Amino acid sequence: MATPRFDIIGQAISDASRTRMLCELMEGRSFTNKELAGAAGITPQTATAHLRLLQHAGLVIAEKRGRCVYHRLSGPDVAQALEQLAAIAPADSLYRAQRRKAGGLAQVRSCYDHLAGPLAVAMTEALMSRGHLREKNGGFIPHAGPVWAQLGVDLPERAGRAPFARPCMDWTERRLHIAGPMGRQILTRALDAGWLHRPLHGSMRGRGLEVTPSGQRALHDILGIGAQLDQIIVSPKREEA
Amino acid sequence: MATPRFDIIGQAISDASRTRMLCELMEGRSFTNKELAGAAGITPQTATAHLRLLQHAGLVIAEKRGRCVYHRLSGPDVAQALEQLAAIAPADSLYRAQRRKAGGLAQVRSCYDHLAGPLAVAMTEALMSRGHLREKNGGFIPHAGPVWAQLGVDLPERAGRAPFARPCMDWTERRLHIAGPMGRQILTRALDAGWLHRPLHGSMRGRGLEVTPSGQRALHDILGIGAQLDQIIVSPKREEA
DNA sequence: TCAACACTTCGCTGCAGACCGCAGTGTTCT
DNA sequence: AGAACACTGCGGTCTGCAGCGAAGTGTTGA
Repeated sequence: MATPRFDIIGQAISDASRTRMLCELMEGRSFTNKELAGAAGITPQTATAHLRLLQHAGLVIAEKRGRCVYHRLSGPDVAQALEQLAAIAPADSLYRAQRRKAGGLAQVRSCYDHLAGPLAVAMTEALMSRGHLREKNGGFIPHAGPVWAQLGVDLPERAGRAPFARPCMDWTERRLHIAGPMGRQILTRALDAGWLHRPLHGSMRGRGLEVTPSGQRALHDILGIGAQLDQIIVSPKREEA
Repeated sequence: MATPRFDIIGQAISDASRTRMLCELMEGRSFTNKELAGAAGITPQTATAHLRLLQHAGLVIAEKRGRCVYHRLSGPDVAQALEQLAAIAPADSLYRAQRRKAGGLAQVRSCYDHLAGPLAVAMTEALMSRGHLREKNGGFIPHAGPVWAQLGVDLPERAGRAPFARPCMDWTERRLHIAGPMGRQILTRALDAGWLHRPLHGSMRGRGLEVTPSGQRALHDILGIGAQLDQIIVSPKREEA
């Protein structure tokens, strides 16, 4: 008694099916019961039970709209805690490399409300190497300049209590990328400007993002990312049954 | 497949007994099998199984010394991730208030390698209100001054990549306190100077810390913490069966 | 009004694992 | 050498729960 109840949340994320659901939800969008059931490879009635559990643990929120029920993560703090957790290497860190090779996780993807994966890391490091961004005491500090407007970022006049550009550890790269309001603004711009889009057509569900030709140009012009992109965009056509 | 294995770590922390063990270990010290079994209210052979599981998940490390086996958290990142997790309010946030009332968790305690609980929060906020410390972009930035030497803190000449004073969310207070190297140095000073000590004599196991009279003087002289201390030190004599 | 659909509830089976008693191994101290 | 001690391994019981099929409720559209 009288201890923090890790176990409630732990129990909620202790199941592989629920983990798969949470991974879908980490994108930040809402999903229906059926979609999540499909993603986890289980029947809707089993998914219902899982989702009720996740809801009771405070990790997800359900919203009824017509005959559909949309589920989403209950907040950014949940996504952040899960990222943090995923960054801990479980005994054999082989699994990380395997996953990347398998291509099961998109190279370019969104993480709750910001961009993640190798592209996000490359962008962050380009910004730092070009002097637009500096890391200090565990926070990112931007230097005013025209890049930010190009990236759709509206710099605040003075730093508030809430971090504007929060460093976020990517658990495949184990390197930092930008989260927080700045991360959200960059993702918004990238989608609005057509630099990235969600491929809803191809493989079953549209996990991950694609860089469009105009996106490649923009990234090259603004951040000088060219060679890295080639490595990132090698589309993993290999689909294991 | 091909998803981050939350479930491995989740499964590791999904049990109430393991949660209790982890809470002990969050102090940052090493504990034997028997001690942890006692803390969790289970027999040593059951504890063995639990600890092997935690070890396999990469959360704890075992070290054999003589006929004893000492277990400890495998690193600060584990402690940080667990804190992050505990800060998520699980549905009914009543449980947090209850726990504080019950006094099951010490008001003054260490969290892995730094000070936590109401005292740590009060110290942090005193430092900020007195202008010694500033929060910016999710990091703490210290202003040079004599306070730091008094607190045993050796300020680095220039900020490195690793944050010197990392903000850490206290999950009982839901307010920030100081972790990272600075937090470690402050705790070290507090113990070395006899401001705090671990009461090994009293209730079964010495969870938590006690503020000594000299510690009260020091906190008053250096940070002006007086009234807050009275609220913090109301020793919870109530021991429920 | 009826069919199609999304989701939930219920009842059931099967498996994982938490827990302990008992016995065994290795270490320390007398 | 022998006793005390810390821990581990094994077998057993019992609870919890993931999973599905079948049936039920509420919503949408023809």
